[in-house]
Amino acid sequence: MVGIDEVARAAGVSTATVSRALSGKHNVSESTRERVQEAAQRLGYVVSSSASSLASGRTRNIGVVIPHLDRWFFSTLLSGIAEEVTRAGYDITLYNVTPDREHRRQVFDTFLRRQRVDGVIAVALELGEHESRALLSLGMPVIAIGGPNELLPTLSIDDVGLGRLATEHLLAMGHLDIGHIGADPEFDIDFHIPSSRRHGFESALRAAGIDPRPELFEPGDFTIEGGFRAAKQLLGRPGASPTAIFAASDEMAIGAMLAARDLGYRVPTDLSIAGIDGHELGRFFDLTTVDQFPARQGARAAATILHELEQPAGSVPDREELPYELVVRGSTARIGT
Amino acid sequence: MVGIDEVARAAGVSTATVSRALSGKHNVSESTRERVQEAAQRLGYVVSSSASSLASGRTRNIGVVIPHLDRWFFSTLLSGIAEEVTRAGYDITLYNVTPDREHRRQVFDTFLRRQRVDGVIAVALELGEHESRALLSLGMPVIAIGGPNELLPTLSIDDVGLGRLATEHLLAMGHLDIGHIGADPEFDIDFHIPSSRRHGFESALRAAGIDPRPELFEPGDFTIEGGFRAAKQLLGRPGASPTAIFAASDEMAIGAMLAARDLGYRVPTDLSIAGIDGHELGRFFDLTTVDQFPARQGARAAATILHELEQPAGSVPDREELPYELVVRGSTARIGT
DNA sequence: GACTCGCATGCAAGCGCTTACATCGGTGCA
DNA sequence: TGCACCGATGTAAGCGCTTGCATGCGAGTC
Repeated sequence: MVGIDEVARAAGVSTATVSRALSGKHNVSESTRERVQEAAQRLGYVVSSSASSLASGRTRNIGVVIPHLDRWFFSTLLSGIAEEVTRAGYDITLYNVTPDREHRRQVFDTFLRRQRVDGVIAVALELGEHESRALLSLGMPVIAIGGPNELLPTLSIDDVGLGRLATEHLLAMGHLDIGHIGADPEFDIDFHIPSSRRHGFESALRAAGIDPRPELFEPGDFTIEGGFRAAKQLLGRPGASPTAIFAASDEMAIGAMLAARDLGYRVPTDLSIAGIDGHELGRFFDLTTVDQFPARQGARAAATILHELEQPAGSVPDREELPYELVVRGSTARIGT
Repeated sequence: MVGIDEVARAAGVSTATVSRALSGKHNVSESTRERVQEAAQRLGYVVSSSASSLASGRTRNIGVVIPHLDRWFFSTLLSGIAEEVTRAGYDITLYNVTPDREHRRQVFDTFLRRQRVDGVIAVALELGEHESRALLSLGMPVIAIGGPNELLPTLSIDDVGLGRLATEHLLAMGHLDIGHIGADPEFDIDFHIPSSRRHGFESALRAAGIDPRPELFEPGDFTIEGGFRAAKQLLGRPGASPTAIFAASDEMAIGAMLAARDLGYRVPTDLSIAGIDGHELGRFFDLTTVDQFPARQGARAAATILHELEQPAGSVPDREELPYELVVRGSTARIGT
């Protein structure tokens, strides 16, 4: 493995100059820089990240703490982070926290403290106070996606607003009997996301002068299968007979569409269905949804961290709200159409 | 940030002993080890990875080169890698290669050479000779998932066998007119996976004395939507009339199921459908498939690399075949049932 | 022409660990 | 009792860079 002094010798300068030339410092003459770059290129020299990190204290590496890699929302978000981070020439190291308490503690108390990263993005994790403080005490830029978190800078989305918007859309289409598929109580996704969405749903109903009916609620587990089961339950329940269903995620909404079809409902003629997420399958199923742009959430978090790293002056804004958008497709229609 | 000498002082030993005690070397007395661990714990000491790496030459970090993060197969595989790697106390750094040639070159020629990782797993990438050699020249354990690759140790699956197995299942159910949804020519997944599966399909047919009929083939893009479109095409084509369809991926198979339903076919009564992958949605759609266990593929690759790192004696086996398994569910049935 | 200033460059001291080698007791054995 | 040996520990030399400070040199100033 060729080292910096070999390059220095080849270029006829000192290692200090090589270092400066290669890392784009401004106090190197153009001709020297070219000579050094040429030599480095020719010798196939690449700076050793550990040596560089040790000496400079910077790793050019971002840590991403994430609870799932194989679920659409998370992998899409991660993809957004990766693109942004890579563009800036940083690497990503992944901290996949599992439900295992002990392992999770290790991640926060040990792994993240090994000084392997310059900043941390915590994705959709309910962080305990100990964990939040652990992140804070890292002494580096940190951002959480999907708060709220009192202690950390947070990029969060207004889940109440999300639920309200979807519901208002259905109300605007004339629906009065709207079913809701929300969270299984035991469902462990954090942040009360499901209950916030449900609040949005109920507040929209109330604002329209409608009292939420308990028999029009059914919990699901945020998968297609869960939505399918919940919809069957909801639609089969005597006295429920909704004309529309709002599911707290697109996957559940798709499950609901399939269930409705199964039961002989035509969507949207007999039953309108709306979801939340902007799932890639939504287009195919022609699903009305509230898109929350997960890839952009990731990109935005990454950009914020990177900006903070390059310009330590401007600190991470404490609380930022993420945009969302109603996407009306063919799964919802005016009642009686 | 507390350093090793602080711990040494607190425990009343030298830094060398702290280092040995904390990294589990065997030549430290039990009592000393305990004292050191206690001191480290109390002071919140965590070894700096850059200093440790620089001194020891080991990073406890595995690089994963992967073309997509947001597709089911890849994220599932990554998840398998992550679990295994994390268990061993290693970190993962992600190299998300994009179609951009220049960026891709950078990954192989620069990023991977920064000595940030101890080993590399290259996932489902068609590696050019230059790239393979670049990996080889890293001087560390490397493994490719999804070969074949002449130059690198490879974990690969017999795609021909996969296609053959699915087809033989349909043949065993009495089907003679079997449609196939394979690759869009422009589809860029590497390795000729689709054409291998098609070969398997055709060779199974021939072995059964059936000549493949070109009108029973239709390309798709490996998404649900693509499978949907392809199936509509296939089923609507005059003179085709298959009694079964074998799709080269589960997502396409699911699309085909939905298309079939749309067209009034009952699955499996009128039309049997089989896929490949073991996609999580397969269970819900009751899809017969050939499971290729992507999470296990990842875990296996990770285990191989880790083993190689811990026991440099046994080198990575050059070529390993991955297991697969027919999973018969309700989307296929005997013809005429 | 002497002096200041600024820029390009070199020198060398670390960054915070790991580990080869030296040291030091203690044990077992003759 | 003396010697060889072994395990536990300390000493100190790096690992391969970055960067503060010193140096030298040419240009600008009066």
